[in-house]
Amino acid sequence: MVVGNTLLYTYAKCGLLAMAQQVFEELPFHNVVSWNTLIAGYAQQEFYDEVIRCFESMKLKGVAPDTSTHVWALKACSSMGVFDVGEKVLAEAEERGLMERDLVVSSTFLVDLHAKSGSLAKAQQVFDKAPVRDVVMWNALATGYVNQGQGERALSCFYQMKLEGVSPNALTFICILKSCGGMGAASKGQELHMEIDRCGLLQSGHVGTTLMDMYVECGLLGKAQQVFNKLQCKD
RNA sequence: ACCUCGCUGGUC
Repeated sequence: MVVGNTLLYTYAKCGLLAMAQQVFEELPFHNVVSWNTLIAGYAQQEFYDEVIRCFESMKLKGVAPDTSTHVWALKACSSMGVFDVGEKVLAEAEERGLMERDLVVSSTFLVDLHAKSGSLAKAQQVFDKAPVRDVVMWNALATGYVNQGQGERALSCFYQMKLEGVSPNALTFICILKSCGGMGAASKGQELHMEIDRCGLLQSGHVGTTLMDMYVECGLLGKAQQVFNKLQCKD
């Protein structure tokens, strides 16, 4: 069983899904892990309809999905924009008591889901109910506000999270910089720039390009050029 | 025991 799952994992990880599928079919038994591995493989290649298909068929086979499975399935639903299916998957997760067991992960997921479907009030509601809020959850909420053009609210998230003692990470800066760009808030953007330097995050992820973009949108091309010169990898 | 899963920019 374990050997089979490991082989399955190896193929899925490399994106060799046809091989993974074949190994899967040859396994005498399928447990949650086998299914999750296959599903993760499909999800990473963005074959979301396959994810949903697997999710349904594992249940038919009598294997109970766990939190990972639900998160993958929910992600697939939100990426494809089938929120009605998502609601059902969610209801099942609740029935199984998974939401309570992995509260932070599932709440963040919900915040994100609601934010992406445009209901920020719902996102905010889930957020407010969560007993623990980590940086990822703050990011999910702030990103939601930015994408709806509510840059001011995103900024207040940023200040609020710091008040609560949560340190921003690279993703936080990307999100907040984007809101500054959208609002043309050059001075705020420069404050962020200093903070990024202080945290040594300029080279991390897409922080540098987002920072440049912010300066460009604010009309500060010289500043953008300076950032560009400091970037180690330019693409 | 094996899967560890939630937030990620620019490119018109």
